[in-house]
Amino acid sequence: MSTIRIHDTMSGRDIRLDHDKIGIYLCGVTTYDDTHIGHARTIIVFDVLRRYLEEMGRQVNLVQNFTDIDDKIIQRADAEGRDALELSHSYIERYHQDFDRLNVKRATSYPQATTHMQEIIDIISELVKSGHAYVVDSGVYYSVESFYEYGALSKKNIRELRSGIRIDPEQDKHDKVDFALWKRTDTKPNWDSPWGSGRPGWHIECSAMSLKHLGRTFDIHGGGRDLIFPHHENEIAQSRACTGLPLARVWMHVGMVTISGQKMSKSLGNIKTTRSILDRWGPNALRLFCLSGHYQKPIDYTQELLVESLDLWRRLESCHYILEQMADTHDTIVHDEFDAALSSNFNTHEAIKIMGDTVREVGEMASAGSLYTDNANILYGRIARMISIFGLHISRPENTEQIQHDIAQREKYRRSGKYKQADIIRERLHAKNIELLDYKDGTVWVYHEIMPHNIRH
RNA sequence: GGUGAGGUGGCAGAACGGUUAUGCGUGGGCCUGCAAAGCCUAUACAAGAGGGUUCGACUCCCUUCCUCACCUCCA
Repeated sequence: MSTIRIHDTMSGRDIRLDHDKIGIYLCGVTTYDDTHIGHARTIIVFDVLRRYLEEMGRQVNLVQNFTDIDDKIIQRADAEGRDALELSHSYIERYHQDFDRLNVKRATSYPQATTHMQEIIDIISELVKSGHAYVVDSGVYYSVESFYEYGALSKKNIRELRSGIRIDPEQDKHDKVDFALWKRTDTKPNWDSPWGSGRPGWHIECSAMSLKHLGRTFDIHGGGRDLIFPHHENEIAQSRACTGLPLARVWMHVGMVTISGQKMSKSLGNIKTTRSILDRWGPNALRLFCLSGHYQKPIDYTQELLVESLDLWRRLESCHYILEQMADTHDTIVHDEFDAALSSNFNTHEAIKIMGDTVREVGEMASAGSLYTDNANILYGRIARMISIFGLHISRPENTEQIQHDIAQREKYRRSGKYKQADIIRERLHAKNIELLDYKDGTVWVYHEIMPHNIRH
């Protein structure tokens, strides 16, 4: 029960992870723009995985990087007349605003390329020394040919890669499949190095930072599917050439978020930012949306799926408040089926279904009047734990005593047939996002999350 | 062209060698002072096509068609 199996892209098998301490390196974002729902999905998947592992008593070291120096950042900064590092750090700021709103737990650490220059230079030196990298005028390159396992992750072979490559005129690298470790440049931002001033290539920061923060081999290396090649393939080449050890026990890749079946991209203009979705649908519906499909498969972004996710969230809120008011203990309780779903290659789709079954069970009992303290205690404990693992957040009203008082007042009016007055109270509460559920033997109140644009659907 | 994933009922989308997925939608009903919310019930040739293995396949094997992703910007 406490073992979890995760599908490993490298071996194509599900691998058991039963260490007490779990090290995870998650490839985060390049900070040259706001994040979109695709980033959000990957990060939410790992946030829930982390919460689940911690719930099982594992100690999780989640390291998520920010690529804060990159050609795209520089281009963007030039276009806006801003300093590149100022720009990238302002987007890190915005990243945290968005993901705090999304109730994503802060990672254990968020290393950045620009604060790991020494480590990056050290690892490049190591690669040059061992003959896996070479120095030319334009910088330092990794010799793909020198690494016999190149292509193992993405199932590619070097010859085919070579034949597919476009001509890049200004490259003086030996082999067109080679990739940059250090790009020599005199324009800022740049850093000093044994090979002249310049900037690191995209992949090397992750090798340097994962080595520093997680050691030579760690449990899970993750990111979006689109990082398999070249990013993760190159990381493996760099790290293995240095340490001689496997980089990660499990390579875990999250499927893309598509729009009308196609990947989001700037050129198609179909980007949905995390922020805009958050503004419209709130954090909880967005989280449920991102968890609604199996993490390995694509999810198609549609209005309907968001509506479904929001509906489920509304039912969960009601369920939670019904149980909370019926139960007299509020401890969390394990629901075995739920854990079995998550342990089996992190099947959040199945886990949500099981949560939905529990919500229905509560509705059934509430309708039938068969919900008593003892079963409410158990169901409350289960729901509360599921909500917590999914990282959902139940909103709270300001003054519950006032609500109780209003309900009692309304009850008096109802008993004496003064329905108009009773309805006024109900309306007044409704305006404060409080919904009243009338059951045979009493009224339960539910506080609903206020949507930024306050749409129920 | 190469590699990988997949093609399931009106739509979305799982598991599984033999038993109702589930959700949304749609029809009817119950509860209620009325609502809301919820519940009940009904509804779907379900498996891209063609072979094969098997007592039995959506699930395994082969063939074929189609979709998507990646092939140095990518979460």
